[in-house]
Amino acid sequence: MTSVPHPTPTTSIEECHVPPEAGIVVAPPDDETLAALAKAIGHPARLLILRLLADRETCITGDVVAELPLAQSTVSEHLRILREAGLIRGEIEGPRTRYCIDAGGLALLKAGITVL
Amino acid sequence: MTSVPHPTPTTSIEECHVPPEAGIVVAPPDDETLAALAKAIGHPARLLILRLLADRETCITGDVVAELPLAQSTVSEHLRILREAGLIRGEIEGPRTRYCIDAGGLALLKAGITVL
DNA sequence: ATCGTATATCGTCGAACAACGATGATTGAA
DNA sequence: TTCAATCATCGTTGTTCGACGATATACGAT
Repeated sequence: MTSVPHPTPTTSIEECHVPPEAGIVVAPPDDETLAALAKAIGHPARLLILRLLADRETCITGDVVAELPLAQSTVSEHLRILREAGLIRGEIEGPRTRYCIDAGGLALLKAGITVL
Repeated sequence: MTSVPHPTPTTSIEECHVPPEAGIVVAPPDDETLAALAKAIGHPARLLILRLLADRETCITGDVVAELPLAQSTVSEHLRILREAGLIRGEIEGPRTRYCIDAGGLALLKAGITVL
């Protein structure tokens, strides 16, 4: 499982893809968790990253850096915050890291917000 | 429209009530706005306040203070943050202030999150 | 083995946050 | 008018955030 039948947008795709919005059902989280999730998206740059990962399935750090008017280290920080909040996942792929939306975390966030 | 047919939970009710969840439809906000809204609920205490205002329709500052393990000034700050974010509204009512959910702001938040 | 690339991490700095007590402003009651 | 109550605001302190450049790490290619 190394070759991919794709035009390869920037690099290859290995794991980072899920059935787009498979209608995940989760119980709303407690306030502590929901607050942490909300805090994680409480910055325009991180929202933009989330949209980026939702649109393309490219997911590579460098691509994200290229799209934002921020330093590489700053973007890496935002990625870390999103990852630690459980909203994205990053798997190391050779010398680079492929990020993708964590559908579970996102579903948790949505579940928590919609019942407010 | 001054008298209210209610047991008056703590004080009287003047304006702070809307048809509970009248299915408001709004366009999703831009990232700047959505981030601000998310940041506002990015703290457990503020989520609790939101739930408090959603449950009772009492809305008075003192009641909120009584429910939280925080100083009065701290609660007042949280209320200010929620108000400036557009998630609650506060109207002065004699020597006290009555707070209530701002259904519009909440709808904006929900709209922004659900389309993520 | 070495080099270059891609990322994460570290150290720093200024700004914003969270909490508190104390003070001030405004209103209703005495 | 004076008093008590209610709430917002101020000033302070410690903590966290956001941004950056510089450095370290890990891998692929030469």
